Amino acid sequence: MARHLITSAIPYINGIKHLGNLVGSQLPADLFARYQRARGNEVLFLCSTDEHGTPAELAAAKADKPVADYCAEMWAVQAKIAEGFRLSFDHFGRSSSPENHKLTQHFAGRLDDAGLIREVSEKQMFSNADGRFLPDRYIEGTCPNCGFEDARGDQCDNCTKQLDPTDLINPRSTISGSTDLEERETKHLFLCQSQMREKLQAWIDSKTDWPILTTSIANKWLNDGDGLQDRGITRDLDWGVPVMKGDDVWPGMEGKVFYVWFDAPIEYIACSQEWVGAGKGTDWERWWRTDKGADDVTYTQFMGKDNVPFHTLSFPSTILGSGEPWKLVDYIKSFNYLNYDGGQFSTSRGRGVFMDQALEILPADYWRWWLLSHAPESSDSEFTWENFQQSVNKDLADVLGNFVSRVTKFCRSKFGEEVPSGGVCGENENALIAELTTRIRAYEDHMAAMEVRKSAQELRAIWVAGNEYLQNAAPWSTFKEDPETAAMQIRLALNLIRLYAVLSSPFIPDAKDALMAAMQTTDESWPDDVPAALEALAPGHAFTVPDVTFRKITDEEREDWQARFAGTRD
RNA sequence: GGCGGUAUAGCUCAGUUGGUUAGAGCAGCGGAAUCAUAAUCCGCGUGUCCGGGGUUCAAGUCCCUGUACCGCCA
Repeated sequence: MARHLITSAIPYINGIKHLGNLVGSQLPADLFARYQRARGNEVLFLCSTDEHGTPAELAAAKADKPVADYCAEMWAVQAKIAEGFRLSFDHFGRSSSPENHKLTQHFAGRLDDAGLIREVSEKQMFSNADGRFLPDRYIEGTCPNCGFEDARGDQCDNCTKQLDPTDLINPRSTISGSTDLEERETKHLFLCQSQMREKLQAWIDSKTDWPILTTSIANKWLNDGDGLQDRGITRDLDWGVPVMKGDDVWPGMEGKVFYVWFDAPIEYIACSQEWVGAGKGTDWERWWRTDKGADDVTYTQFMGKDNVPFHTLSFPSTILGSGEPWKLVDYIKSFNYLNYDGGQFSTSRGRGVFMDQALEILPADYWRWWLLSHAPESSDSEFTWENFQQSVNKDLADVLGNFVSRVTKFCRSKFGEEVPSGGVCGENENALIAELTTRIRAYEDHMAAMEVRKSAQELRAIWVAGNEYLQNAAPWSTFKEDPETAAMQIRLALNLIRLYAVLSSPFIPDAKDALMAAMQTTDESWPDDVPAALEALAPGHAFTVPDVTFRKITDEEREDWQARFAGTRD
């Protein structure tokens, strides 16, 4: 039995994520986790919220709540929505957990011992009114280049010139609006990634089977300009992991916290400790420590392309630099962006469909199927309501749902609500079994390779094969002359329903439950042997005719949603 | 500005290391069937593979260049 450690990029805490975020990491990770479990492999699937940093502080301030309370509330909201989408995390943790604090401080100490941390003194803008240092993008002022009045401290949105906050004319804090800013000296810790460059390059070069998107982004950072740069891993903030060297104070770093991107990936590990702490597991080290049983673990990470540099370079620097036998990632599956109706999904502008809204209008399976079958793997892809309606109606309602309906209802009317007996298989049946065997093996290969779209395509073809078979076998005609043969045909078709439920479960888990319940079986065994799998429901086995498995999306609904989600969210 | 990605049928997308007449699903058209959520099945695709150059016996596939869209710039 293979062992799979699977993590999804951890979503930021300050709000509800949109469908683009979902399809870029959590959803495909869930697909893979569910598939590996269905194959009988041991899986630990982890995700958390990413809670530290300025945006969380600001969101909390806007909500007029202490940041810790705000994060706790938002964690609960995100956890509930994740459940709504049937994301099957073994644990949904929090980067603000005590476990992550301790582990982050531990890694920092190890990196310092290894000579991979250096102190850098730099000047940064301090806002007297806000009583804090301001990150570049929280300072605005007039662009010295084009005169644009709302240029950000890092770049002018008007002329696109890159700026330093000190360049701005009449700089002001975007938090308070105050212009009472001054430059102050502050000390920060930098992770010496540049020292790790060759090691990282060799590691990336060895990953010849990774998506091009992943390796090309990594190589860009490794080789662009002067090569991989050292990176500040501390900030002058209150909300975060206090800078400590292991369990000891770090002289000169009092009152500072680690940068969110330093502690966030470490949460992958800490999450497994939280998992144990929550009583869901007993041993996290056998997943993470190659000296303690994790040497046979396959570790796969899922993320959007914006997260790739941190997972290919920063986090591996932390892991490798620690000098300890931590499990390093084996495969990084990265995704492009999903666009929304001709533009981008945007959290900050509230554009697109957000996870909570999606669940308000349709069950999770609809979204799961469309998003996964259109996952932006090779390039950015596009969500339109017309496409969504057409795909979902055709694939789920017409091809799969109607198959279930026609088979169960026909059986009920001719043989009653139990699997009929009699008849022997012939040419049609053998051809179907041959086709299914070929297709199921292809489906397995695509799923194992995390080829999401191709998997969906193959699964759909498997559903279509059932309709083709029915059309060829035509039990409604056979029944008139030869009820025995019709019984055999319909027995096979009823077994196809169970087979489809099992095969489809990674994509549409609720439908799987509904179909298994209708077939009155709990046999979810994978069809390693297709002929045997098609005899799982024996003659005499009782079943019920399920309610409509997937209702269709009407034109009125589509138009309604199109209008409702055309603007931006408050 | 720098860097990266993308550009293939009306739509959403496949096209492996360059190799015969460029494919799938949807939509559209025609037919069959009537068990079913008017659901299914079969048949039908000449599309300057973004433009222009080049390498090659051979390029959607490699190189150069132009254009458009998108993203990133910690």
